[in-house]
Amino acid sequence: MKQRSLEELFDQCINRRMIIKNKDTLRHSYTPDVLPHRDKEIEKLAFPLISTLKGETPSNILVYGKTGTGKTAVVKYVGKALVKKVGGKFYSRPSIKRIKPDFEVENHDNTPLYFIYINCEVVDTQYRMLAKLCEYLGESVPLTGWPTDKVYDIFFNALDSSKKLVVVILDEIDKLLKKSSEDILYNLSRINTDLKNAKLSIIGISNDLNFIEFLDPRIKSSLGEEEIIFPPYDAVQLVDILNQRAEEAFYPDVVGPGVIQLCAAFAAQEHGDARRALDLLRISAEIAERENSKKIEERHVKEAQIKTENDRIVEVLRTLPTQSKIVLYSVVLLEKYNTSTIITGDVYSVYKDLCRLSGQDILTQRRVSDLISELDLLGILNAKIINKGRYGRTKEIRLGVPINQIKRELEKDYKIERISYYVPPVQHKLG
DNA sequence: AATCCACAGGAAGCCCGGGAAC
DNA sequence: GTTCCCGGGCTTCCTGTGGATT
Repeated sequence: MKQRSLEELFDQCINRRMIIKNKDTLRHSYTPDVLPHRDKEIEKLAFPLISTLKGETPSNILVYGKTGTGKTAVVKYVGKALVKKVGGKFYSRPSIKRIKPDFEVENHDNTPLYFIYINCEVVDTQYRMLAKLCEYLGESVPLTGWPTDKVYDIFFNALDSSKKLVVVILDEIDKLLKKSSEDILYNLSRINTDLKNAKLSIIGISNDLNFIEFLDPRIKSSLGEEEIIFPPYDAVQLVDILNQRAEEAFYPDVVGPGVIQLCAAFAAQEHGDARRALDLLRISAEIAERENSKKIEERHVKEAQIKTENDRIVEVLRTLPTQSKIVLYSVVLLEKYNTSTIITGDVYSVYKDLCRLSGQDILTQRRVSDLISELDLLGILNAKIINKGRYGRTKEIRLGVPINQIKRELEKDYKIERISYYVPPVQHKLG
């Protein structure tokens, strides 16, 4: 019995018409050989770097743009291209054991070029940053313990030991500012004045357009010598990008009509996020493959769109703090048992009851009001400020997601499940 | 015109946990 | 280890709001 069904399964797998040839090319970590609609940005980025190689003092570059506009891809692309051209090393994947470059090219008689890619979300303090840079330059520094200035000295000496140009790419540089002081940026940005042989250039990548406003003016001027802004892709440009990736990722003739356009349209609605578009295409393909379809069709894309949106909601609901869950559950119960519109005061009184029943602390109305605003921001609630004249000013609250989905997810939490019998008292409608 | 409801939402400060610095 | 500092969650106190009501 078992044997046979397994055999059938194998047969199915082998005979199944495959759609995806190479899934990696649909992942956002993948850097393609061609970056459509980014010629201008590539040029702007490459120009200052090339002039540095000719001996001019390097200028630092700041790159802005929303998620999925190709910032990281373009920077890496230019870096790799330059290293290939003039020789040097390109580091982007720090392995724990031993750091080795993604690739290196023997340099000719030029100044050797080092690209070091660091994601500031992971490397988020001055010490870690310096330690990481030391590692890349071949010096070993313990993860903790040494004074920061000693690590800085080691880094400085390793850097200045020979003639070279080091380009440090700081991705998500805005995270650095939030988590630690901006000292590291200050030190790095003025290091060139002390260097005898080597030169250092910083490329900062930021999602936050206001990032620079919060900087110390001295850092601001040196870091933002060149600024490149990446505009979001429009739907037409997204189509080009998807077409190019689809060609590498899929077998021929498996993409149905309108599929690419639909993926692009969905993603364009969300500020032209190419990453989102690629995710949609990949998930559509997976859905199509799973149901043994020969082609990816528009309905697969629609299904993928719903699926990703649902996954997001489920994840958000699951990870909500208990207090927010109780607030949200209060709204759910009011929606279920109450016919009139729901306002903050109603929610708060139900919330207090639920807290008492479940033994949770009761927060102030002020705080609950903030929690409601947060839920609004997440799109789970819709809260609109309304004026009811004599009867005050408040928020009119509605659910932003089907009630049953919220109820089901919340009740998976036993703290909510055990108070789910509660029925809010009937409201006396005024007017 | 003045009043007043039922909150919104800003400001300041407390408490606490965790990580950096010493 | 201890101390220091920071940020997040939270409270307290407060001022502001716009139209129905007086």
